[in-house]
Amino acid sequence: MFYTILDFPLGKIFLAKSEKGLSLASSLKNRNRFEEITEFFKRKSILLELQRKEFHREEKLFSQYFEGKKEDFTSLPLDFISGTPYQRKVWLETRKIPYGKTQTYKFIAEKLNHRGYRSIGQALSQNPLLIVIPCHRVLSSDGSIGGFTGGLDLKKFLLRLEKP
DNA sequence: TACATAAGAATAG
DNA sequence: CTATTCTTATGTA
Repeated sequence: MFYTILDFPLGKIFLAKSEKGLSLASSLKNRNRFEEITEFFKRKSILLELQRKEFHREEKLFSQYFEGKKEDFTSLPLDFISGTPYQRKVWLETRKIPYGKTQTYKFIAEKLNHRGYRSIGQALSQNPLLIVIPCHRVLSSDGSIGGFTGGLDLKKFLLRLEKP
């Protein structure tokens, strides 16, 4: 498993990928976040190796995205290393939301034939792929911003970035 | 409109 | 089983 760290307007972002695809994209909001991530891989007996040149494609995508360009991450290969089947379904469904559009937790819940609105939030809170899985495009049904584990300022920033 | 509460699905411990 | 979660619907003022 390779990893690298990218700079972006609100801080740094941790990327990890295997041979199959991208596994983790997480904001390094605080110092302990890096420790948490390395500890997570350690518990899974996955070795991490700093290897920047493996991330040419991702680096380009992210930098262009943060320049305000309409980037499509749906073609990027992924490799889930965590999450239950239900959570992965939620993530894949969230991933279908196009650039600049928003959906509601309710919509996704009904899409999966469930009434468990909160379980959608619970699943998204476990989202390992920031931006690639656009959890920031999911709002509350009344249009309010909802919550965001990675910090509400980050969610607002991403939404403003996509709204021309 | 603004809170308080209940209901609800799934997960971690 | 209990607590928790990036929710929603209903009741009350």
